[in-house]
Amino acid sequence: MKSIYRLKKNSQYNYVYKHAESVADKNIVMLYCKSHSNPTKVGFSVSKKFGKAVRRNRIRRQLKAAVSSVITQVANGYNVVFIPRCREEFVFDDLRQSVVKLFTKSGLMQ
RNA sequence: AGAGACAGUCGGACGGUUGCGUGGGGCAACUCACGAGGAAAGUCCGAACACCGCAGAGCAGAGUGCAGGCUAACGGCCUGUGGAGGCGACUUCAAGGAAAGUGCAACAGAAAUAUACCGCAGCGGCAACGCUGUAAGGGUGGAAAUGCAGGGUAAGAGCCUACAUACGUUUUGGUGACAACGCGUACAUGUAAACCCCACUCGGUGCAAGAAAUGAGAUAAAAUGCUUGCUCGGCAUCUCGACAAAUUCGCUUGACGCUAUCGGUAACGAUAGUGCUAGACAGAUAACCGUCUAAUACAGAACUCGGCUUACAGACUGAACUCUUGCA
RNA sequence: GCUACUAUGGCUCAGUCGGUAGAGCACGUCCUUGGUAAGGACGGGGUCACCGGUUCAAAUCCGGUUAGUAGCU
Repeated sequence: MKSIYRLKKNSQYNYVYKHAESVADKNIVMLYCKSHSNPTKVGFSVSKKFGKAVRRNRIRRQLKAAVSSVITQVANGYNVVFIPRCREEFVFDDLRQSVVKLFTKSGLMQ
């Protein structure tokens, strides 16, 4: 995923947390809000409940790969934050399906 | 054959599709190279480096504590000494001072740093008991005058002797810790990871340190500031300033790794050759498959090194290592 | 990344310069009342987060581990 799609500043995250609407299923919570950024920007947040750094990194990477496969089909002008829900293990296909599901549910899919 | 002890190594490899970070090439499309660990972890020590209008003195405070060596330095490492453990190979120890002083030692016990309860013996007394001597025996306790044997005695006692133990000391050996032999003494317990004494070390803060460029602005006060406390001394008087946001440097060639030779018991050092091996800033090193295989452990860099501590599936190596059993 | 601190009964806390762990609330039984509350009496409940060390003796002193909290950013 290229760096233009990424959410970078702490303040941007805070803005999303304050003003966002949320969609969720059993795997992921997705927060999104409108912004002026032209390609839609995406951020990830994995909490310390998931375990130590290796495990959190793996979950973040899987999520990142799932999102980057569909990022080109998403409408412009949004900031999005993904938060995975507490699980033992994630299967990549499940993650990908729920990402697609959440995008269509929130109406961001073109 | 079984059971151990010591010192180390590795801790996945290859291929496909789609991607990410840094650097190089290219106008661009694109392409080439490299891309987590032995602990990257804990942040427990030590440095390097940077800043604090030079860090000066004293007190306070903190740390270390057998000897010699190694190291940039260390609370680290090596080799020894002494104690403890093991049949042994070997392991392990915050291992200075209790005769400088102070504190503490509950309960039990007659008595806890000082003592006579029972007992033993002598004297007095009809007796009950009293006075005196005594630490061999009793019970208490973690700790009660050195343990045991013989002599000695009214009963006893290092009071005397042999052996042992502890301390001091002459000589000899060793750089030294210390050891051996001889001589003398028996000086009333433990605790310093209680205060303390002695010797040595320590200014503070940490890359979110800081530097540069751009620079909206604020301030003109006699006191304020100078980065753990207090006192003295010294210095400065123009500076402050990135705030929910932003750039470049610091940033990776280093007390570096590997190989060989030499010196050293070793830690380590010297010389020669050779290699360049992450450098991000919401933070790359991945996602999905296939083959091999025993391949599944613990675990993810954020300024950098040297250690320590903690976690760890499995695989393997070395030195004529040790013990037990069997056979020759 | 850096720096401090905490862990004691079901809950909130004392005890922290060593000597066998307490208070309040809660819980149980009894008294009191026509009954309940309040009040009174008695009682139960703790490997002092975990693992080692120093000491005769550790909640306390020293080292390590695990959770959690706060601050800088």
